Amino acid sequence: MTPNKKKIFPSREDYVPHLAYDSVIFGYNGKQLKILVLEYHNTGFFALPGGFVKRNENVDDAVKRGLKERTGLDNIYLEQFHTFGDTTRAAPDVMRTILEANNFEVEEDHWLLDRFISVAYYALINYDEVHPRPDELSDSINWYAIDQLPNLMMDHEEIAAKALKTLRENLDKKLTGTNLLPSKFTMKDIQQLYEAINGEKLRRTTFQRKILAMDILVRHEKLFTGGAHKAPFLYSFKANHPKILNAP
Amino acid sequence: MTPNKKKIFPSREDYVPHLAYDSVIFGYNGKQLKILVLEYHNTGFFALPGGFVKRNENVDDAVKRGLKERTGLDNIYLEQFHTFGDTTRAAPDVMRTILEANNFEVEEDHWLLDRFISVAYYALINYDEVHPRPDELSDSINWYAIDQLPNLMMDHEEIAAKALKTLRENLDKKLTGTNLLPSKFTMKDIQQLYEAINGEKLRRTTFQRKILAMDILVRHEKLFTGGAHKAPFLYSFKANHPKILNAP
DNA sequence: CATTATTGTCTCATTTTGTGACAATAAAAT
DNA sequence: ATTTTATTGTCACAAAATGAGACAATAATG
Repeated sequence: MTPNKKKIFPSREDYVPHLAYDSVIFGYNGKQLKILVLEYHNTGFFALPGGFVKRNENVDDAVKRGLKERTGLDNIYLEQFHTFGDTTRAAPDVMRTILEANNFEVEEDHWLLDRFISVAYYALINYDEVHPRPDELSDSINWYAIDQLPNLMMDHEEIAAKALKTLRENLDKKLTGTNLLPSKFTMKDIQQLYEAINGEKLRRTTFQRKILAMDILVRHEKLFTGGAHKAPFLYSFKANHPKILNAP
Repeated sequence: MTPNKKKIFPSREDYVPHLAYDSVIFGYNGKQLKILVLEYHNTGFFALPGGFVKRNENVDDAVKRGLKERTGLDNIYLEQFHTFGDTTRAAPDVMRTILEANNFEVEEDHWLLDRFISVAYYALINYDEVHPRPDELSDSINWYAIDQLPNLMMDHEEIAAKALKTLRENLDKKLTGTNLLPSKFTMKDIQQLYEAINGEKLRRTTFQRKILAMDILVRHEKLFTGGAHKAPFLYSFKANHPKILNAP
C-alpha cells in the first residue's frame, strides 16, 4: 500500500454513465438458501455484487462478465427482475468512502458519485462448484443465509428481498431451482430445496406425486448412504430440461 | 413551418444520458385489447410512446409524466416489466430521420444518436376516458388491436410482445385487468375482457364461479338493456380492491 | 435375526374444476 | 295478454387434482 500514490479508477469514458447492475446470486448448500454478499475494504459496507456496463456491451453481458469474474462460472442461470431508478439511489458519500478506503483518487466530479440506475438480476448457482473471489474493491465475498443477511448498504436489502420474491413466484412456472442442486439428487434433496426457497414445509407424498407428474426427472440407481433405512433413488433432470437458461 | 430556422431539441444536460423508457399502454373497448401507437411526423415510423428521464427525476415519475402528457390521466395502473439493454438498440439513423423530419437541428454528436437503455412499463387505462394527444414529434397517436399492430420501429414489437406476455401472467395473480373496465360492468363484460387478454374462450359457469369466489366484486342493481332476455346484474370492484396501483 | 428409520406406493377423503341442465327472466313477437 | 326468444343465475353431477394417512419394502445396525 502506498498512501501517497493514489490509484486511478477506470475512466468515465469506458462505461455507460449512470448505469449499473446488481446481482443477487443464490446458492444452496443442502440446508439453507444463501446469497453472495461482499464487504468493501475498510468500510464495514456490505453490498450485493454489482458493476458497470461498458460502452459497447449488452447489459446482460456485463452481468455475465461480473459473475464470471467473481465465481469463475460461465453458464449461469440468470434472470433480470427489476430496474431500480429512483433519484434517492445517488449515494456520493458512500461511494467516496469506498473509493478512498481503496486508495483511489477521487475528483470532485468523479463519475461514481453520480446518480445510478441499477438493473437487477438474480442468478442460481451450484454452491459446491464455486469458490467466490473478492474483486479489487472488496475484502471478502461470502455466503449468507437468506434470513441472516448483514445490513446492506443503500437499497440493496430491498433488491435482495425483491429477488427472493421473484424467485418464489417463478419457482413453479419456470422450474428454476434446478440449478441449485448437484446433477444427481434424491427426492428428499429436491423437496428440501423447495422448502428452503419457499420457507415452508411441504407434504412428502404430495410433493413427490406432483414433481413426478411433471415428467422432468429421470430415475437412476439407488443411493446407499450407510444409514439404517431404505435406500432412496437418485434422480436427475431430463436432458432436454432447461437446466441452464440465459435467454427468456 | 420555417425551414431555415431549425429548432433546438432539449439539451443533453437536462436528461440522464443513454436512458429512456417505453410504455405499452393497454386499453379495452369492450371487444378488443388495444395498445397506443404513435407515428412520427413525415417518417412512416410507428413507435411505442416513450421518453427520457430528467436528471433529478425518478424513472417511475418520468413514465407517469409521459402518460399524463399523452392521455391526461393521473392515476394509472403502471407496472415495470423489463429493461432492454442490448447495444443493438442504438439507432442513430432512425433518430436522425425523426429529428430532421421535425425540423430539429441535428449536430454530429447529438445525444439522441447515442445508444439507449430502455426501461419498459405497461399501463392499463380506461379506453373511454381517454383522448390521446400526439406529442411534439408525432403526427398521431392511435389505438391498435393487439393482433393488428403496424410494423414498429427498432425493437418495439419485441417490447410490446413481452408486455402482453407479462400482462397475461399477471392477470390472475395481480387481478389487473380491473382498470380496463368501466366502474360498473356485467359478468359477461369482465369475462370478455379476460378472453380478450388471454386470447382464448372461457367457460361461462366456471368463470363466474371462480371470480365470485375471489370475493372481489360487489353486486349492484340489474342492467336493463332492452335486449330480449334476462337482465344481468351489474358489478363493481370492492372499494378496498387495488384498482389503481402505482407501487408494488 | 429382530430393530429402526426412511422410502415408494397405495387408498380414501376432500377440494377444485369441467360440463351440462334448468328454471327464471326481460323484452319482442304474436 | 300470451307466447317466444335469448340470456342469465344457479344447481347437480362427473372428473381431476390435492390433502392426509396407512403400510409394506428395505438398508444398515446390533
